[in-house]
Amino acid sequence: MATRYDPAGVEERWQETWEAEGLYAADPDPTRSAFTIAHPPPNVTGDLHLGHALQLSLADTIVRTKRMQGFNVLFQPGYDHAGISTQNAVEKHLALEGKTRHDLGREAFEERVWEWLHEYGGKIMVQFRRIGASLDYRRERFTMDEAYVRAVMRFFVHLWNKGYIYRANRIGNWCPFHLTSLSDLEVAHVEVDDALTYVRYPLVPLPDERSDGHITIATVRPATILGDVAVAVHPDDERYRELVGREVIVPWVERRVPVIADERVEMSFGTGALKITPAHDPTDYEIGRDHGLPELDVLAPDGRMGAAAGELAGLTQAEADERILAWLRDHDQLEQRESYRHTVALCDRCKTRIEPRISLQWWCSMEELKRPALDALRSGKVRYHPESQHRFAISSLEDAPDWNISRQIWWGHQLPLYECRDGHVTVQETPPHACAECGSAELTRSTDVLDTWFSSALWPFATLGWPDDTEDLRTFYPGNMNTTARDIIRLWENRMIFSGLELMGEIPFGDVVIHSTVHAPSGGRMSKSLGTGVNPLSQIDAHGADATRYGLMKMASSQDVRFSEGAIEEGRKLANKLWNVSRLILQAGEGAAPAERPQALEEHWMLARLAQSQRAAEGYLAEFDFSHLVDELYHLTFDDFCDWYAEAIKQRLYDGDADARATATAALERLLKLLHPVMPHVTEEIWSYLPNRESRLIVAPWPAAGDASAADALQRVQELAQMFRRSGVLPKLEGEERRIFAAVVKPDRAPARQNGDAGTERKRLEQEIARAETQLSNERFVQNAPANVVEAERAKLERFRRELDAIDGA
RNA sequence: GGGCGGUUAGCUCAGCUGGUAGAGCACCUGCUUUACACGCAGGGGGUCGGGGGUUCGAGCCCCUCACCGCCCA
Repeated sequence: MATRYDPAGVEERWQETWEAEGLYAADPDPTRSAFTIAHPPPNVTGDLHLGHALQLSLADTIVRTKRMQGFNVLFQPGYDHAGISTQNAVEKHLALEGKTRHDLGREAFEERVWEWLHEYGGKIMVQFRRIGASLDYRRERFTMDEAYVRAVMRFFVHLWNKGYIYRANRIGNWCPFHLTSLSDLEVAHVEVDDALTYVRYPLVPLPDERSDGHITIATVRPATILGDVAVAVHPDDERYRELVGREVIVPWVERRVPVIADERVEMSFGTGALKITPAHDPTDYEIGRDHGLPELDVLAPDGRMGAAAGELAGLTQAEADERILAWLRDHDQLEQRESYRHTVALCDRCKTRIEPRISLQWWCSMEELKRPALDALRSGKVRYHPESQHRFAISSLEDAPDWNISRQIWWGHQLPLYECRDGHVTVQETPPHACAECGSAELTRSTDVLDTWFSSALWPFATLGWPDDTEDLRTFYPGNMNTTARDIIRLWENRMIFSGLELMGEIPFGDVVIHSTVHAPSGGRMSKSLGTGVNPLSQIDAHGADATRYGLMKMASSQDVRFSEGAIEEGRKLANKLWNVSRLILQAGEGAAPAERPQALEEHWMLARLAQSQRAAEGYLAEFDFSHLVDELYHLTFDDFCDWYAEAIKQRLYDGDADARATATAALERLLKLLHPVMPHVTEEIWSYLPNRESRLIVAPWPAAGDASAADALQRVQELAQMFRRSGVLPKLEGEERRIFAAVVKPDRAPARQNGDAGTERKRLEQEIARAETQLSNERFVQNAPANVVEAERAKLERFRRELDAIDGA
């Protein structure tokens, strides 16, 4: 064993060994309880990022603990086809050849995607292995697998037959590049510098009025003026109250539209008067629907001006803006322009500006679906952690709008929906030969594909063979826990819950762990394009997978945390410390077989501390409190195991004390077991050096907690050691305490006084005594404070007096 | 505009139902002590964002102000 622990090589060797020996594998086994985590499937084209690394670390820590505790553990891996993201990657690739997907046509394009995936996809599972995630890689699933596609089709048909799926024209996110509707998650918001244009809309004069009145509105999108169907003001706005009910003339198109009152208008924005363009703005759309206004779409799907824009048709919006601004100047209706900073929505993949656009889409009604899921959440059958996220999950589901499940892209699950010439719709899993209504054989399949989340909602059971009734399904469903980031709650977690209840009649998991978001060291969001991302693989290369896991868990505490390489370095030091104390025990102990035969005080104490720490660790795991878990293990190792226990027994190991040697090996075994779920590689490596190792640590039985009653047995020695180190005053100790003190503190070796001295220590103690006396002489404190607090204060006073006596007596 | 979270040592963060402010890193001092300098021991450093209140006692509870972040609109 080298004097330094070097994770390079060691970690990969164990990763390969564990997998090759089938220790990650899960198979149905009626004799053991199952424990299942269906890990969130990453994007098939993606690379490992810090969020994945964090999720894997948390889940794998739970999984490894459960495996040692004897559960039949399934940690399910796989990939998501990630519709638009994958399509975009391939389209970019095509663009290098000067082609678009339309040049290829749908079938050839899909072929191309598959080819591309064979070449570039699936890299991330290699990276998952690299962090030591003990997923059953044999069971890798893909949401585009034939079997999985069948599950998706079954789900759609099921919802259709229950009457939950319908078609409607509504406003939503639209990507003019990909020509599809998008979910909110596929949209990114960025701040941009724009211009706010103030435009006069002439009032249509009343019969007895001169014609010089107008209303000025402010807009960032002059081109959409063509789609205006009203001007709205707030009902409480004194400035415009008398104009409500009048009409104005929309510039350029010279259309007469009403002035309406609506509370959704912000009085403080611009002039307080808002032009209403229902086809191109979500708020306007709502207002328009409530006021029965027409929806005039003046844009084409590609974001250029559409047919309804007349002579401007075919122009870009920027070109149309210029034309309209010129017109407004000519007609003296351009009041002013000012710079304006605001957030706009971009397609997350291609960075094209999102258009709010009315389109005909397929929707899934949430009314019935969400009801059992809400019951499961409210009753705590499914519980989100931390508690605040549980409340958020409930309210998200309560407010969940109907789900837009259709996308106008080519890569994904094509809707099993067939239309005949007469417009009858036939829905079935496999292509029908004839229209179910009129028998026509001329059927056209919907060109839409399903929202990617529609298929991922089935992940916890479609990966186990559903809709078939499989042994896997009976064994591993329902699962136990799921872990993900906050923003995925509505898109994925809640959908898995209602889908599981709907199709399986049972929740997919009982616990959902929402982990913190790790921000860039600078405080902002991690982003590849901003260059603020931290690559977990380079952390693994620099510090090891164990250290990276440790560090990430240390950061997995509060809601949001800045990335700190120091936390990972701390993990690296812990690995090295563990390695070296193991060297001591193995070398000085000369390979003694482990057996708990505690004779000396420090041995009873150490075993009790291990038991106490184990209980604490089990508690933290049960609460999914990973940062306190790793903190506990760190201090157990450094402070108790190394600084006290190892120092105290060292000489007895050298002296060949058989009981000390056997007990030390046994204590080390316990420590390795507690640390293994967090730092699997270094612990397995050390384990392999222990005598008579016929089995692996990864499947070693988790120890029974044991008796923790002697966990405070060294308290007195530790206190006096601290006093000695500060004051140089040798405490009067007898027997075992004296021996331990001598072994750990080595008073004869170290210079008696390093910094502290008796004088300053006496002064400190006198101050403490004075403080405690003042506190205890305060009658209101003694009367009002709980008895145990007062008692503790008295005990402290006594201790300070004892220590002062010790110094004075020296 | 709505919701959530935050503001504690130079940095990154802990602080349970209110009971003398902690860790790791960084810094300073001393140690080649036969497991480890990725180490050991010690030390300096905080009016716990500002102000007010409740209490014998407030980092923790209440009110208020300021600033920061995230999600949604």
